[in-house]
Amino acid sequence: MIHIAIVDDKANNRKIITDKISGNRFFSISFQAVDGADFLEQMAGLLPAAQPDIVLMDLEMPEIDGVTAIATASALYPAVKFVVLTIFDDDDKIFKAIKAGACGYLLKEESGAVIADMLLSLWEGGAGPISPSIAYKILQMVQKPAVDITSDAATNLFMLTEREKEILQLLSQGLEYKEIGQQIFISPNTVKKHCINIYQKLHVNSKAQALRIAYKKGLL
Amino acid sequence: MIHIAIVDDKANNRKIITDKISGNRFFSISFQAVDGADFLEQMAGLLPAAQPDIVLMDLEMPEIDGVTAIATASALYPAVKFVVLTIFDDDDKIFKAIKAGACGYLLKEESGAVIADMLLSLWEGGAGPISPSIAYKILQMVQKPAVDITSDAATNLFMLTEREKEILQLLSQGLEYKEIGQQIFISPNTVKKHCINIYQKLHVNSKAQALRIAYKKGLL
DNA sequence: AGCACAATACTCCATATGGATAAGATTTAA
DNA sequence: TTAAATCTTATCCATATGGAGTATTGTGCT
Repeated sequence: MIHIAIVDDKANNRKIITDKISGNRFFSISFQAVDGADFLEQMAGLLPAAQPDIVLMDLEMPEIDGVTAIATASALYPAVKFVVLTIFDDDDKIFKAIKAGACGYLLKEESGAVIADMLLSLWEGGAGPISPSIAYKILQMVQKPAVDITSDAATNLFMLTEREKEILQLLSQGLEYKEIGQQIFISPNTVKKHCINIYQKLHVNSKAQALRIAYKKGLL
Repeated sequence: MIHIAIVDDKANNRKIITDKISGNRFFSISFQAVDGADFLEQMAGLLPAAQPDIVLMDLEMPEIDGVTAIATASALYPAVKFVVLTIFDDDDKIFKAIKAGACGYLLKEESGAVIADMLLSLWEGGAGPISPSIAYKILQMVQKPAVDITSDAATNLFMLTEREKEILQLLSQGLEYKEIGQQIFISPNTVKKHCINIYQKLHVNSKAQALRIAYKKGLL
């Protein structure tokens, strides 16, 4: 049994997706979320054994968009597969989602049978599920790698301020609050405040988790 | 003034090196160490401002060999340049040292003037100092990248046991002691004990520092 | 002038972490 | 069959960390 989570802000879309895949006896709906923030919170509350196998993620959502949610969650939950399931096939978003850690990119217009087949093959260790029209765009992107990956996926993805990135950099060197404070001439209290702000932006709650995301996503 | 640290287990070698470079007015000897463990301890006791600019490291040493020392220290002190200075030009050791973070590889047979020139150019932002006979070997290695980096530099470098590597893996996911204990069905006390053992083997004293080394050296 | 935001700094508090130390169980090597 | 590692569990203790507040300052934007 493959456990699926669905993240989409529109209730109608969630129902359509649910109907499409619940007809297949190999799938079961693990949980649903209305946006990236909701998804991350629900994941944080789950025991590892209760985590979904595959997450179907829309990109256009309030609060936290799908790309950011995938970037965060793919670092925190390496065993979980993330598949983008959206209406649009925007070049930029495809690229960002793949960089963020998505292993598939499906269009909602695909039939339930096609989606089910692709999810099954993904779970059986096959290739990531990609709609034909998406595959062609990815081919084009690889042929002319013009996009600046560092500024997109890394620098701007988490909206960290310069000071916060500086703190994160020092954190990664294994320094404590007081040591960081001495390095950049601020109070250790302030360092701590920056750290907590960083954690909130990254949707984590510890140094190790923040560093994991930073390393995985190339911030460091 | 460029501050140099010298790490060599034989007092005679240290004297020879000291004589070779102390004749140049641009260099000053920061400190000397008799093996990797001694070096790491002395570094840990230094304020950042007192750290050497360049470390000349022998490879054949008791306690902790040069490759391990470079691997650990290059992760902990990213600003410090490490140059291997040895008698032998063994392929395997060259590869391991470069992977570990050495930015240069000099043979002791080089004259003091040559060594001084190369260290100066390194400090001025130039290329890493490499003896001609070493350069040729590196060229050959790049042409046929056959060596297995994971087993050499990563798996065996730190002598971590299987259990300890497993713990480190879980640590990197941002889990706490109790969470790790639940995952692998041992007491959180035991997890903590493993962590402390890991720290001692890596010559660090915090989660963040251990993870930094693990990430940098490809253990994760 | 008013507003939002970043950076700074502080307090209180519960929990997590690292160090030191001890010790029994198991496995592996000599 | 000792001896050496490894894995396991535990306690005591000092310090570090993370969360939730509050508040001041400066900067840029409207």
